[in-house]
Amino acid sequence: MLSKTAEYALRATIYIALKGSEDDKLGIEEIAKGIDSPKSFTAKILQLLTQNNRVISSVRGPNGGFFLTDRARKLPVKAILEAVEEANVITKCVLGLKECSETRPCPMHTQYKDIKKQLKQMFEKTSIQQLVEEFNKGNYFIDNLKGVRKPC
Amino acid sequence: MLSKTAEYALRATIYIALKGSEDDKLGIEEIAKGIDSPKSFTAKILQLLTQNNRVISSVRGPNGGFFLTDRARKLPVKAILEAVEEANVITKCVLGLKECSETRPCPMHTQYKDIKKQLKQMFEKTSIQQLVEEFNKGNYFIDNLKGVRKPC
DNA sequence: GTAAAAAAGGACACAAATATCCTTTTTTAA
DNA sequence: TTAAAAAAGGATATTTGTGTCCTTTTTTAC
Ligand code: FES
Ligand code: FES
Repeated sequence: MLSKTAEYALRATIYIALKGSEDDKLGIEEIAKGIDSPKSFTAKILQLLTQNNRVISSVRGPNGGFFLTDRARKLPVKAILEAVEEANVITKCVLGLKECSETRPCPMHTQYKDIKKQLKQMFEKTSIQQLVEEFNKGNYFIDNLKGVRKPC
Repeated sequence: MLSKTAEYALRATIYIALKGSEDDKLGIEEIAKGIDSPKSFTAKILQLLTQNNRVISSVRGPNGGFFLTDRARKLPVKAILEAVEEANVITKCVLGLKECSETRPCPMHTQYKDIKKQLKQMFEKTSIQQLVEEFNKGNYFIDNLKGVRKPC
C-alpha cells in the first residue's frame, strides 16, 4: 500500500505530535527508537517533512529537535503523504492505468472507486491532531515492541 | 498501492481471460500490446502465474500460448496477487507495523480497518470471470491507448 | 525427422528504494 | 568565545524492482 518512506513519515510525525511540543522537542535518536525505524533513513525523511516547515518544524543546536506547531497539528494526514510524494495512492487506478476515470474505467473501477473514495476521505478528513487524540484514548501503538506494554 | 508487477499481472490475466480460450491461445506479443506493458518483463510475470498452472495455463510451440481454464476463471482476483506475492496488501497495517490487530492497533487502525475489510472482500469475492463479464458490458478498458476507441 | 514457433529460463542492465556514514552548519550554554 | 549538541546535507552502499536480451526446451506441422 505505502512505501517504507511513507510509513516512517506517518509514524514519525504522529510520534512527534504525540510526545513533543515546541518546548520539548524530540531528537532523531528518540524518534527512531520510538517508532522503531532506521535512524539515518528516518532523518532523511524528516528533512522532507521539514522543507518549508510544511509539516514538521525543527531547530538545530542544543535543546533543538523536531516538533509540530499548532497549525501543523491541524493538517490532514494527506499532507504527510504529499511531503513524501505518495499522495497519489488516493487517485491511482488499481490496475495501473495512466488515468482513473468514469469515462475510461478499468474492469475493477466500479468496485474499487468506493474504496478509493474512502481512502481519500480518511487521508483528507483526518487531522494529525485527531490521531493524537485517538492514541491518547489509550491502548494504541506506534512501534513494534514485543512483550508487556509499559504504562505511560 | 500495488507494484508494477502486480498491476501487469492483473491486467495480463484479465486480458487473457477476455480475449483467449483453450482453442485460441494468446502469445506474449499480443498480450503485452493488449495491456501495453513491456513484453519481456510481462513474460517473466506470466511465468509466475503459470507455475503449477495456478492461474494461467500455457502451451509451448506452434499454436501455443497462454489461456485460462474454466477452473481458473472462477478463481478470486486474490489468487493473482498471491502468485506475485502481493496479497499482503489486504492484511498489512497501514502504518507498517509488523502486525495489524485489534489487540495492538495503530492510531489509524480504527479508521483503516473497514477500508481494509472492503479491499479484502473485493479481492477475495471477485472472480476473474466476474471481471470479464464486467468488461463485456462494454466501455471498459485494460490499456492506455489514446484517441478514439475502436469497437471490438 | 526437420524446421519453425512459442514459452521457459538464465544472465545481465538499469533505476529506484532503502539504508548508512561522515562532514558541515547552526545554535545554545557555559 | 568556545565547546558541545543537534539537525542539515552530501556521498555512497546495498537491496529490490523493473526491464531487456539471448539461449534452451518443447511442441507442432510439414
Ligand atoms: S480506472 Fe482503474 S480504478 Fe478507476
Ligand atoms: S494496526 Fe495499523 S492498520 Fe491495523
